[in-house]
Amino acid sequence: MCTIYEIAKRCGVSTTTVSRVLNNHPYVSEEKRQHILQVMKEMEYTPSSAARTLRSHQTKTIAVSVPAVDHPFFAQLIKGISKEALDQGYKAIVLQTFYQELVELEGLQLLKRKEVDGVILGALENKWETIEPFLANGPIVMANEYHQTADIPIIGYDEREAAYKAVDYLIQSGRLSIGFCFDTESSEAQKQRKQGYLDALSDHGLPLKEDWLFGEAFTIEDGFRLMDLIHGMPDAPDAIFTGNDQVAAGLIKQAISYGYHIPKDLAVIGYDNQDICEVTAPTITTIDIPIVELGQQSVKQMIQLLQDQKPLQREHIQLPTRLVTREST
Amino acid sequence: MCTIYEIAKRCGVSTTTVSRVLNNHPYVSEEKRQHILQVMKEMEYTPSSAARTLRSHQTKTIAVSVPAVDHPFFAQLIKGISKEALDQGYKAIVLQTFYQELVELEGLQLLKRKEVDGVILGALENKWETIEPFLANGPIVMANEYHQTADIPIIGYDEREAAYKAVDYLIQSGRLSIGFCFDTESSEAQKQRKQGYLDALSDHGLPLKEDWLFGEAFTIEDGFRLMDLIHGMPDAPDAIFTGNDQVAAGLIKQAISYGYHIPKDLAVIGYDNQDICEVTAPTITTIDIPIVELGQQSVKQMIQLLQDQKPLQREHIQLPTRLVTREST
DNA sequence: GTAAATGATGTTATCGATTTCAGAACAATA
DNA sequence: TATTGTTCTGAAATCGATAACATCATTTAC
Repeated sequence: MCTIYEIAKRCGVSTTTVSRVLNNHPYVSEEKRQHILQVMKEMEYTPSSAARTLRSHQTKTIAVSVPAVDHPFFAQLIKGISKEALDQGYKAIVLQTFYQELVELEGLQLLKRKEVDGVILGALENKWETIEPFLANGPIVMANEYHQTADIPIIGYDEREAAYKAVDYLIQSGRLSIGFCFDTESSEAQKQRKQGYLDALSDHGLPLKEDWLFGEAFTIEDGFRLMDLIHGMPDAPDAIFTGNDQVAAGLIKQAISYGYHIPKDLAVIGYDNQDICEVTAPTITTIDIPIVELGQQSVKQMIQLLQDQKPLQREHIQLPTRLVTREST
Repeated sequence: MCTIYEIAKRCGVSTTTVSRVLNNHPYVSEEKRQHILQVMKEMEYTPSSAARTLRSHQTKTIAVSVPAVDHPFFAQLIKGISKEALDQGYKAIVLQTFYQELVELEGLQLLKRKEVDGVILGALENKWETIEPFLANGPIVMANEYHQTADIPIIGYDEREAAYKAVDYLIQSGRLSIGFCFDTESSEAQKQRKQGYLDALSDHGLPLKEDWLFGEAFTIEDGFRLMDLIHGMPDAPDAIFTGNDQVAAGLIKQAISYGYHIPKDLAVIGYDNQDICEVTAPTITTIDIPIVELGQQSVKQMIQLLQDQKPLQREHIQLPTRLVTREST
């Protein structure tokens, strides 16, 4: 409620001296320091962050942009980011793009307005070329997304290898017709993942069938919808590698309602290793991703950039993934 | 990147005039207004929010405090809050308390430091008496929690009635021994919910059994744990009303692994109506809560307070809940 | 014993906007 | 013509902190 002036007046010193105490600068007599500290406590003085920001040009705030906060993957990502940020004395502002390019762009205005020190992109709605100019206003870090040339830290995992592992496993267990679900064509990460799928197929001499590629798969509902589609196909696949566990769960549920036996009639692999994998019947084989750690790493990178511990440059960090086999395969 | 001074200089006017244009004040000649607007666009001028905040004492930012962002309930709450806030030109800062009193208190410092205009509490870790003094620094709104006397807007739903509905339904379908899961004793909302459970029992002349009250139930894992417990009981209940869908899902999964038939051997009702209810086998009967709307309402209340459209006073808004019956009962 | 170094403190400008107040120009009214 | 009112504009103070610089007292060094 009160300002640095009041503390100064009450202590009979200048604001400079109070500021020095506040920032642990030397050259303040121990006697005065103690007195000032005492008065600050009595008055419940808390420095105004707006004033500090105006002088120092830093907000100690990081923005996180994600398509939807209630998608389990992004919820966990935010958990990691917000925890690590807080631990390091930063705050996290959450931006939901709802998968819309314009909203993402709008969020980046925060950088321009100097309301945040940096932005972590948990997804990429716009083309990187559209985002890039914002680098003039502050650092950007990409988490869970990928781009070939962007000169920023990119924290993710080897999508290609993860997908390869999953599809290879399906093939090893005797599946010959394998479908693939993804969310959007435009995402680089998804392209990598698809490449893993394709590589696994071709390494085993299996042909690609365009009909077995299913897009726009994000949620449980999408899983229902896709299963309806698959059920109606004359040459349905006998295994599906999905883009996330929600889709896998929906797929499985709907398949069972159609009388399928999982995994006999249809093997399903998820992605993310969410809690949901363990409560469905059958439980879901999936790829484990260290999501929380992904979020934390992103913040660490961001803070290093903010504190000039290293220059903004291309860097590609890949966290390890793991195939977790359960009953759906 | 550039300041109001540069715009002023380039246009040959004072900063006052530029500021007037910025804030749509009258008494600026159309000619100058257009010119200034033009130059602002050319220079990609964006006003510094720190400077504005310092002068105006408002941050256009709201803090949301929740125990964990990756719990589906809170993820959805944040979705609603963050969406509504953005729509109204506010930003949302996310604070995770991890169920710790101190972290919650730490978060409230944001109010003191004037980093946020107000705080929405999605849960309550501390006693209200501990929180109350912070009202001197800005408005607080409670969402999804309850307190008898707090003089602030409280947005929730009738926990007692919701629980009553669920338990009554179990009794109507012939269950006589009904267990109850809750998260923490300390929560007022949970107390109300428990009251609904008790009322339903006593209205039907059923006795309360202390053994059938299970605490610390938040997650799927907790569901597993509780089922282990129940399985070992000599007089196990034949129905359970859980505090959320995650616990219900865990409970059901574990019960089935023990060979139970659901709902014949054990009926289960969840709470929240999350997506997970539809992918388990059996699907889960639950209480539907308009969570996203809850978040939006909280923001609306908060903004009314911030814009002095009404005074900070006790107000209790209850959104409607609904029993959704599925296969687990 | 004087010069140089160092500790402690205050004065003042500054960050980038908003706002109060004063004043100029011009039109409308008495 | 004198007076009042309206529109437009800018100078300067302000929000609350920080930092460069100046000042003075006290040590230390030679």
